[in-house]
Amino acid sequence: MNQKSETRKEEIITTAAKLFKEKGYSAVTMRDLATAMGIKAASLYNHINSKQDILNTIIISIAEAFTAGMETIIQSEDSSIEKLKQIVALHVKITSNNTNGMASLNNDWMHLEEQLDYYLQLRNDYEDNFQVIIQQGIVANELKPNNPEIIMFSMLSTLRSLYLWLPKKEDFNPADLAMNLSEILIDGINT
Amino acid sequence: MNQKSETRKEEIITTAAKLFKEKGYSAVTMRDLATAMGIKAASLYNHINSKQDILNTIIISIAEAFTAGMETIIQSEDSSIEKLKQIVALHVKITSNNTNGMASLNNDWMHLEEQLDYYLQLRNDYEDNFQVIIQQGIVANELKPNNPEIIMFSMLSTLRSLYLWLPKKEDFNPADLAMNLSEILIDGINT
DNA sequence: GGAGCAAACTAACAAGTGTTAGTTGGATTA
DNA sequence: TAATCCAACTAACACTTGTTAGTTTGCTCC
Repeated sequence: MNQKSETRKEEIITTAAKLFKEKGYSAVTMRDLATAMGIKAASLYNHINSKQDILNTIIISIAEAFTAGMETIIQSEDSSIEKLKQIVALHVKITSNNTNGMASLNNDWMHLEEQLDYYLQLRNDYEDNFQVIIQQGIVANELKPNNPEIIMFSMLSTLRSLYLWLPKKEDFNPADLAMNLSEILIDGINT
Repeated sequence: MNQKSETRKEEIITTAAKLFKEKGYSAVTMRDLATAMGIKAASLYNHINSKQDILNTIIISIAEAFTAGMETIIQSEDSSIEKLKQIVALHVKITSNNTNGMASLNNDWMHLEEQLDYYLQLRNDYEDNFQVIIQQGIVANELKPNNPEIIMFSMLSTLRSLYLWLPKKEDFNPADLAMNLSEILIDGINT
């Protein structure tokens, strides 16, 4: 539990996230992870409790970051469009901080066990809040009266896929990308 | 190779696709698949060659459908915006025909082995064609001069996520959904 | 120099993996 | 009726899985 051990544990989790992104949680073995760390599989257990625990840690910490970010956005007095831009920025920020972890959150959440219900609750709350913002935007005549679910689906799909693109586009800084994306998602692409 | 055997083989592949969607390729065992079919694992091998082969069949057939669809779109004389709408419709159509297979294509393509290179080639060609259409739209002043890669990323992310949403939205018919989506993706959401 | 400890190791485990071989029963065909 | 065949079965295989137990190594601090 001291400083050194925490650091080593974090190294393992970071490495695991990278492998999970490449092949998915189920296809990565503890021996794969150990090899990537330069040690033997059994040695991993000096630092972590189980494979399952690694996944929990990766996913739940990110999910809670999204929840906290959404909380802040919802409580602001900004317009709906402004809030949507803040959501875009939130996704860009969290994703650029932890690209590999985002892959696990997107693709391996169903392999959570004890924490699955908690995760689903966070996700549902997030999507509910997202949709309320869109509905308020429609009521306030900031947004076209399109189906709110389809709007959210479209935006969220793009934002959730960011983890695939950010690593390839290191020439974009997060702020620029967030602005660009907001423009495309909100204003559309046609002239 | 007769009619009955083909049908049974297709049943297995369909069932496999469903399981692969729920837990991912690596987490589904041949015993899981057999149980879902109501038979024993060994019996599966009367119909299929290997687990790997099932994945190949699922993914490659869809990837080729996309390639064929894109070929048709590219050869048309329509405007760029019209072509983009056709791409949206193509995704909606293929996805609604095989929601489960789309999950494998999106999430388990990296577990292809002999066919991995072929798949990647199809995907790259598809994305190249997609981007050319966008660039032509910008040159022709149909589209705002946004970064073509970001535009494609945004559209493609949404379209690739359709497999997650279509099953929940059976009240939308494909044609309506394609129209709605085109509007949001092309015209944006603000007033 | 010896106690304490973090972090690696070897060896082993029970359970689960994809797959093969050979067999059986019931329908179809000659 | 006899021969063929499909599609299921049981049994077994070699290997891989996550994990535990117990041991060793080298560092830090009194």
